[in-house]
Amino acid sequence: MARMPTVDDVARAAQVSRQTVSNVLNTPEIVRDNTRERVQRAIDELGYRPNASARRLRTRRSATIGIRLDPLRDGISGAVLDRFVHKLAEQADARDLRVMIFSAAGNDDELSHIRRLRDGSDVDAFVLIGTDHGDPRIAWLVDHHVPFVSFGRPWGAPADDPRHRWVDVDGRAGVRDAVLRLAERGARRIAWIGWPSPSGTGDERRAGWVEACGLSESDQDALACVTEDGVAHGRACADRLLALPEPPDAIVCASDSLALGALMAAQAAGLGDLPIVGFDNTPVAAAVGLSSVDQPLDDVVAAALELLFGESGETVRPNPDSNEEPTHRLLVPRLVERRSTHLLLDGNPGA
Amino acid sequence: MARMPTVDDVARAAQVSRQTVSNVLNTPEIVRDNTRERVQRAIDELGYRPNASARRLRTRRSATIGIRLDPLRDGISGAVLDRFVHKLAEQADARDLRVMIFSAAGNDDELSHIRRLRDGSDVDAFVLIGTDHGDPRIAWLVDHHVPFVSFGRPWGAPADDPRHRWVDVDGRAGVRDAVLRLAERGARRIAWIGWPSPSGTGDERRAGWVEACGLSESDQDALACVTEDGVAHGRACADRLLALPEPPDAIVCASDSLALGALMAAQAAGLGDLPIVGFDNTPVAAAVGLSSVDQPLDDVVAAALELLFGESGETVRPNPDSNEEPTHRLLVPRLVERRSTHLLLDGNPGA
DNA sequence: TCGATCGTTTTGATCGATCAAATTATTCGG
DNA sequence: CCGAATAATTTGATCGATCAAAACGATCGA
Repeated sequence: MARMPTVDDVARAAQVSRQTVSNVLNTPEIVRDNTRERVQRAIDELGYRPNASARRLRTRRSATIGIRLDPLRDGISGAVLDRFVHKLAEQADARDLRVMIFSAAGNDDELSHIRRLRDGSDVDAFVLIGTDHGDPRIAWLVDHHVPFVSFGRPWGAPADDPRHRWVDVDGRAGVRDAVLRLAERGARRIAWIGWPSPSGTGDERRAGWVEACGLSESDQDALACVTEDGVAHGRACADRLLALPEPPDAIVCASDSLALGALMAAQAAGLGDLPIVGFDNTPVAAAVGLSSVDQPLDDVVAAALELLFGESGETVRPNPDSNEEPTHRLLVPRLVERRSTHLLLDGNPGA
Repeated sequence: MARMPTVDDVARAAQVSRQTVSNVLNTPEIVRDNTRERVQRAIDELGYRPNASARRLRTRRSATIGIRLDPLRDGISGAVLDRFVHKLAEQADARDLRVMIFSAAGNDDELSHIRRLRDGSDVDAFVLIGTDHGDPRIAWLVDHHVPFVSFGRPWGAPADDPRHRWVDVDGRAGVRDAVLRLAERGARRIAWIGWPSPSGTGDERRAGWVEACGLSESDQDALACVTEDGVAHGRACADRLLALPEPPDAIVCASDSLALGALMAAQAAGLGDLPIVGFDNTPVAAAVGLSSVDQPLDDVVAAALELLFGESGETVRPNPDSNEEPTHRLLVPRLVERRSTHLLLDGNPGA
């Protein structure tokens, strides 16, 4: 295969110096029109493309974002992260950024990958997805001045540390709206199926239910079911709830996996019309007609990139250390209603 | 942030020359034990990491694989590709390879990305997923000597062109086995829900059904239903099949999406025990207890990497042009049986 | 003891771009 | 029409590694 043309080749062809070619590429506004056109023509004719490695070596920027792909767990809820990665690839592309993925077994492993990718100047900045209580990664990244943004709040730590840029979705508001909507449609005993505490995301979503369900404390205790994520677990919980002396007339779940399980339990119990709401609006929810709280992933990704790179651009903004510019963003989800909540209207009051 | 140490820093600390440090890293066997240990100690103490960009510039290798993430379609079947990408990240990691993702709107767009990434020496080799009939990408890649491997056969082109390395799963065998299994359990009229022709993958899977279903041509026509992929489409097809004067006593589908739709149709028709088999063994299938043909993605990824990089190593093997070494691999899927095919045993013969 | 041979280490050049500073061309007020 | 200020372009150095070839040192047979 023929050698790729370099700046020098272009320079020779256009009768200018290397630097002028470089300028046409990077700061075209300082090159005279006449010259710029001539150079551009040479570039096109030769099919020149800048060598990314050389540029990176010199500029110490890679215009590349790193993101970890977890070993998939459930596969249904995990789909959110996949969707996130897709969106990230799309929007990064639009900004002329590259996205590099890596997999890691645990947090320590992830950090060692991050270190390797960064020290090798392979990657400029990282996106973390899914933050935990007292997530050790965040402290490490902040301490080591690694530019990053997380999709997920710093649970258990002050949320306004400017050195930690984050984007998140207000799950509490999302669940609250869902509950209110169900109430509006006639539901009185709305149950909750969620994850064990402490779970940042899970506790927050549950809080939305507590806030809006209008149940007494003892009823809350009776109608809240805590379990690991997963369809089977959701089903078991729902079975238990439906067997209560005063069963719920609607169920809100912390995830679509749980909700799908609940849906199956309801159908098995002959309660095919029990309104159920999930969370994440995964493709499965759409497929089976399950209402679900939808996270605005497009906006999440856009916000994440903006926090890292600014309005438009491919250069990472330095790690902020003061609150001059906002360093986090909380977005509002929205309920997507499908058959599972419309049933109340179809002449089949669930209670 | 302090400057990262370079080979020179290490060399100075270990009282050797840069090249010796480089040798310790790349060809340790030619360095004397004594020296190697001393250098290694210096590397550890300084926390030295080779700069990937510099290395790439010099060696003209990036040790990076590129892969396109489609804008997601269905989301259920698309999950296979996501799983593939995960596995790829994991196994690439084990070989010290990096994976870069990009998104593209269409085939042309994908090619222009590939060109950019390759000409910039960002990426050494590409993985294509999902090949179509007369896929234009393949001809282009072969013509331009871009190293690549595809997950998917060259439908409509000779499959043994050594310049096209590919891995695929024998969908025909997978479906055949599923059909035989259903027959073994007593099913006589096994229906097929699949995609419109020509579709490489789809036609192949259907061929498996034709081969094993043991139906007359006219019965085949009656019991085969063709539709786009998607849960709703699957459901519509199944509704039609179940309304036949002689309805099927089992259904095999070209995808889990279709199968999920079929499952819903069966349940709605009070045929909760109708055996249904999907394809791809997605998380959803597992969640709802749907039997499905599972593609051995671990093996697929391993084979893809092996075709590109050899037994072990991070250097792309040159584009082969003769058949000295095998350049493709066809793997066998396996049926994962769940409730939906066991029902025949549970005392509810479907026929 | 000398030169040939082998294994080990070092030196100089290079990959392809950008940075910083120097140089040349142009504009403009007086 | 001149010199200062500004715009446009060029030159030399550099990023951090590896390649290719040269230099070095030890071993060994003649």
